[in-house]
Amino acid sequence: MTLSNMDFPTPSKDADCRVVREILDRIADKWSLYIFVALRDGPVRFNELRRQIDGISQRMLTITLRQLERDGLISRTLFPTIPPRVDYELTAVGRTLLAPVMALVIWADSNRDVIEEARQRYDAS
Amino acid sequence: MTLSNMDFPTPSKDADCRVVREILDRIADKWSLYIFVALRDGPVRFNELRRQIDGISQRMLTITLRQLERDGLISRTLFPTIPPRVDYELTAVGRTLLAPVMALVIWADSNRDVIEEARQRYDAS
DNA sequence: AGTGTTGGTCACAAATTGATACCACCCTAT
DNA sequence: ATAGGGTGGTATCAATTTGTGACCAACACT
Repeated sequence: MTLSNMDFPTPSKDADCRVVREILDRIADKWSLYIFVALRDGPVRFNELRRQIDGISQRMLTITLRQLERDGLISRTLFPTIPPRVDYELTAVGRTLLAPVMALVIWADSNRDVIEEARQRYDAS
Repeated sequence: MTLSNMDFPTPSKDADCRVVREILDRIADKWSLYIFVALRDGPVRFNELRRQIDGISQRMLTITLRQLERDGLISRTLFPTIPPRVDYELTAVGRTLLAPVMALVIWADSNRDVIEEARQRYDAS
């Protein structure tokens, strides 16, 4: 009970907490992070995203992009050419999320050796 | 091709890239983030974690804690009392990850209204 | 005429996660 | 004495999520 009211910053209401959870679950899902990284330098088309994000299926790319669009973090622009062209781009709000996301990516990159060693130690014992 | 070599910071080798992906996948999975937040003020026992992290199953808590322990981000201390007591705590490395993680949490908290509105706009159209 | 590109959707299979039961051990209240 | 609860798990099976491959229309290139 001592910490249950302090789990998250200013959880004045349960509803707020639930929304924060929903947002974090979206950011921290399997693919959103990589979409953010791929979009950090400007608009990218659908199939270019698919090529950049290794292992993502067309299905999950579509679904994840739709969810991020719904949250107002990325925008979708359809150019009705033949063949069609669809650009995805970070919105102003989305760009403010880029700093924390890149901080995570940079942390992961800086600590890969440390973590690799920890894994080998754990697996050896 | 222009960006494929710059997807992540200093991706000097494919192997490095793969490790960074593995680390990010661990951090950004469904529960790790919340375990980090719960452990930010010091050691917490297993069942206290379970109570703090709403919705997590005992199974996923065990599995996620093991993975984080394997990566050297948290430590597990067993006190052989009756009933047994197991403390989980962030390691020194784990604590360095706390800053980027909390930046994400704070971002999510600060932007919940903006995102809620974006969702309503999207769902209405 | 065949092959490839675009950005999707759909149905089904595979992988991941959740729910429930169970375990040994003790403490407390009845 | 016995029923119920807490400790930190594991095992099994169901439910949910994700991946796989096929298919689409409209064109360009060969």
